[in-house]
Amino acid sequence: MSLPHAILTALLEKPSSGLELTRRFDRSIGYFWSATHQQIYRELGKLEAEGQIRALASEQPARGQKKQYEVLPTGRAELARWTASSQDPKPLRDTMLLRLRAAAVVGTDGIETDLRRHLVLHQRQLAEYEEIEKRDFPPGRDSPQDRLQHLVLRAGIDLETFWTQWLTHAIEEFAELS
Amino acid sequence: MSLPHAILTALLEKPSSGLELTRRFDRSIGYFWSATHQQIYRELGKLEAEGQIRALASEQPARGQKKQYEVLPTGRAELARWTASSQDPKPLRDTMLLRLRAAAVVGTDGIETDLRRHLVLHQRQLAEYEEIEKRDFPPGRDSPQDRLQHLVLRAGIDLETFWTQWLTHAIEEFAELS
DNA sequence: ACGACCATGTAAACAGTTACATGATTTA
DNA sequence: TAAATCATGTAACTGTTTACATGGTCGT
Repeated sequence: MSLPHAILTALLEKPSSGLELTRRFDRSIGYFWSATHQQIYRELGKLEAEGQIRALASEQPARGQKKQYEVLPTGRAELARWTASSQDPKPLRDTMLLRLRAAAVVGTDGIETDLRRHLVLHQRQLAEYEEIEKRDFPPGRDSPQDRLQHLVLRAGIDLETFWTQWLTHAIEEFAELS
Repeated sequence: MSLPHAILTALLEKPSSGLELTRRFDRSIGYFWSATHQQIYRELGKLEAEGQIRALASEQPARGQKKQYEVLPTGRAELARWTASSQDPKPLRDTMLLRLRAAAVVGTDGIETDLRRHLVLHQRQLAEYEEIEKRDFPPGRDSPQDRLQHLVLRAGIDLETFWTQWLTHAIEEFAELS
């Protein structure tokens, strides 16, 4: 039940059409809650039917026409309720860790290549986050909004840092094993 | 497509019945790939139909009777293939980060309580992992199997360490904001 | 023999992914 | 005017979660 709330947040930050939302999910929001355009259109339809958002006037809803959506008071209230509600952390689900555990039983052939590939991907993501930090959070600016958003970005940076370190360590272990 | 492989791994480590598997998923495997008993029974049925596992003889398959499953050569081969195959890391999906981003727009009321609650849960999980490390990986033992499994446990420990640190930092920020 | 729990399962709802369809606008 | 791509959508499939059902075993 998080996709509608991700969309409400994005629309409150800035009213958008379906495609604009899709683009923004590819960039910022998607860094911790990804969604495809199909999911987004479906959810926009539901949210509109429920009266949480509405299409801005002046646009005819023909196919291939942009529709801009904005959040209604009901939607904002629902988002506030959800944000403040108590929710349990989801247990971790990670395929690479599962594969390593499997490798302990069926052998490590072939997995080292993918560890190296993942390392490169995580290093790339880390570099991207650090670029964003330099660009959007220069020292000095610290409105409450800035600090909250910076906190979220820090989580992304620290997570990618963890993965690069762990993968580096894992690859070293493999070098010693063989 | 990871649940069947998680089950194959668990069954290779030790042939088990559905309920035993469920218990083991609650403990070790579930730390990075959780599953409910419904998922497990359904998947066991599929894997048996595909000839990747079989019920050990000497058990009549009546309702309420334990059925022990073991992995067949086909299943082991499939697991080895999957383990070695190239797979992209799944993008992060984290509700707490999403909620913080929403809080930047609709206000932070109520979320701090849940940050503190999550901190306690992550500290508890971290303590559990460190207990397991002390018990199962004393210094000295280092067969290839041990090293791989220890590597996986290290990932769990480092991830929980990250969360406790990040949450602590987040709570400090909130203290300064208000 | 009754209640608690063990063990296996079914059904339905919900969420996410992949593949495809269709009209509108831009550009060569 | 044809091709590319923009923008919105549908359909089918896969995977996950939640709620419920059913028979067996064990302790009192």
